Amino acid sequence: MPEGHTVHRIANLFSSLLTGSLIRASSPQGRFEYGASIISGTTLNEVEARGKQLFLHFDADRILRVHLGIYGKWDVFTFDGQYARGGSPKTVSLPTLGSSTRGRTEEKSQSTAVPLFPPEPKGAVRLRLESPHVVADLRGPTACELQTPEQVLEVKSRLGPDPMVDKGVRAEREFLARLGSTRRPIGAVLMDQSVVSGIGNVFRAEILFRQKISPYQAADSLSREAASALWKDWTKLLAYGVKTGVMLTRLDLNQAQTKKALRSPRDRHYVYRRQGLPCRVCGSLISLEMMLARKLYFCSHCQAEVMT
DNA sequence: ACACTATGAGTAA
DNA sequence: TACTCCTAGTGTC
Repeated sequence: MPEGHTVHRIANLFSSLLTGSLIRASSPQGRFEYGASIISGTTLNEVEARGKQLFLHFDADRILRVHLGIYGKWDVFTFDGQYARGGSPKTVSLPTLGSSTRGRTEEKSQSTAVPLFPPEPKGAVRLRLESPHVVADLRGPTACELQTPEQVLEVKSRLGPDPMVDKGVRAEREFLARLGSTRRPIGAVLMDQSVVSGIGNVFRAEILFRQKISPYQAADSLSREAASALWKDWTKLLAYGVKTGVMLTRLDLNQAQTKKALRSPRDRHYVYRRQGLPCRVCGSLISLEMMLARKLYFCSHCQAEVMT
């Protein structure tokens, strides 16, 4: 699920659950053993999300950079289940033996004396972070590495604005400037993290549909108003995603339909993964083409290219 | 058992 | 443009 909203949610969750704690780190899978040993036993001071990048600041300027890539994932388990409700990402409560079985979400009841918390790592867990009541398992990341503050600055310097971090008109102006300085198609430019941080394949398709912009439109041919609306729409969608954990991008739903869409992925989008199906606005069939080796979904009728 | 897919991005050519 | 890396779920034989 990793587009920008996911990373901010993880950062928020870690901030409330793990910052200020002494962390035990390990690599059950074995591929990050050395790195884990460096941060294990130190305090997590700050968690920072920027676009799809996550930075965990430990003592002594040790910074863990994590990028989930296409299928990386964090699984978070809490001891008391306090965070199991309310849509926290993948949070599960696991009772210990002898406590009530109510609320049990994993593990069948056991008659052995094995504690159910912390849970056994399942599959290829690259990194496990633990405090006494919290376990966070990382699997399949594109990047999981320790960095110096200088290296972190270098990474950040290559990132475009993130509306959750860079508030106000300066960030928008930055975005407008970067759009105006490239003739590449807007569908490619929105995926470029040095132009704007956090947009991925789902948000790219959906934002362009919502704004009625052809993905093939040259970025520098967009009007200032259109570009500004694009930024504001991304800001809005991102904030909603961070709040709910769901990429719900439709504007045409009433309250009951929204509730349904929150549960069923197929109802959440205008164009993403809807190739060959009728456009929800005009009824013509949704197109699927490849752009930069990624699947690009759009409605060629609603999103007609404007010649300039 | 094997093939294919996915919300990403770096590198080589 | 193609290949590479990372994991797990789904679909097909």
